[in-house]
Amino acid sequence: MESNIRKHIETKINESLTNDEFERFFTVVELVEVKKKQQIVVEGQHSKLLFFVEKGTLHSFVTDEQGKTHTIQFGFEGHWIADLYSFLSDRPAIFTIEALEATTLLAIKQTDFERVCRQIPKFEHFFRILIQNAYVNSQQRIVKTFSEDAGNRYLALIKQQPDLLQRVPQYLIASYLGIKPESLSRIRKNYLKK
Amino acid sequence: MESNIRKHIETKINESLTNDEFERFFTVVELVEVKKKQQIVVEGQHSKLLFFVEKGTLHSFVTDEQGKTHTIQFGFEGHWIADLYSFLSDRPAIFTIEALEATTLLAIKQTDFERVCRQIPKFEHFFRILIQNAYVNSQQRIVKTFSEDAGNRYLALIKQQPDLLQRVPQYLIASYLGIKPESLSRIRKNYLKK
DNA sequence: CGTCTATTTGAATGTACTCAAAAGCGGTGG
DNA sequence: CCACCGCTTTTGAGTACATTCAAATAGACG
Repeated sequence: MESNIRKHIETKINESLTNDEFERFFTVVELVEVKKKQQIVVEGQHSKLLFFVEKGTLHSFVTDEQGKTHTIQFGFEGHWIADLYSFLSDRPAIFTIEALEATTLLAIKQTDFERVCRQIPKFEHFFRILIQNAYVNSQQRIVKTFSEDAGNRYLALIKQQPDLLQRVPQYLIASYLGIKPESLSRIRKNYLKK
Repeated sequence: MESNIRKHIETKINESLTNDEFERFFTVVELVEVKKKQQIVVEGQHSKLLFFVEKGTLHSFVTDEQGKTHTIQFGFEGHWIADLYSFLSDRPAIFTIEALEATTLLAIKQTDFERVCRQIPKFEHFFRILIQNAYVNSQQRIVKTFSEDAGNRYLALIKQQPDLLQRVPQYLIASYLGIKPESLSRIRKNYLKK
């Protein structure tokens, strides 16, 4: 089985891995196959796994006191996904991660990842970039939420990721944008008029 | 001049530093004094400094296309503040950091920080926890923005930080909550009735 | 085909916004 | 010490955007 994870890491850190470096990393990686609707992380339960999406789609979300769910992020091929809070601390996960279709993942245990980071500085570096990007994106999302109305946020989103609508149901996109499915439907209707 | 930065780091990593470890770190730290309204990081300009707030108050914000500013975070005594994006990458800062009053900071250059991290694993660990917490808080803020109305977000904020109103102007709190000053004023008026 | 789920549409409601003006507050200089 | 100025906060009236609740339509899958 051939993975494209090596290229992904090399692209992120902007340098190549030696075969030895990659092998040492790859031996601690485990292949995981999940079906649609299966949950790989469950809010409230500990999760010491970091996932790389080989193929398929997932989403992470929280459920609020009124039982409404809020999408935190989508995970597509070539993305990393985890509850980093639980992964990095020793606390229960703060959100749930669920497959939207049959999905193939590579899973890395936190202890193995720590070891690899210590042994191979490039992985430490890689991990920093991973969190850094996630953090910056998260801050940008807050700013966009405050500075743009839902219509503009939607346009920006499909501009940045035009295939999103083909890949995830519309009501999840609404949830990601922080609005109701009905509102997104109306936004799209108005948008088509122009 | 005595700093409380040592205690802060030890608390975060939940173990003590040896005198040697702390000394090695403290020698690369520089004391910075800024006046009210002075900017220590400017959006669009590179910034390779990480700041620890000894005394005083700052806020970080972005200015959108319509010229409106959006508060990203406040920095009080014992907080760390920086444009981590610019600090960790080699790109211009994505926001501005400005003192709200006369403020005393400790500044660490990125290169020194890297070196200290490499030499003293506890600092690497500390830094990870720092970003991790920032990232998790950022995600939680998104979820709260989507799941709670402005009134509840305000109540949660002053419950968590009751002295906030005494420390920063109300219009900045409004900006942090993602609403207009007029709206926060009305929210507070309604709140007093109950 | 029928069932289940997702999306669209409608009408009424609510929350926050805009624009405008008034009131409050704090600091400075006469 | 008080009057004035600039900035923050409050208040008012009208508006915009998104929500709620309900129902109709469309799509997907067995």
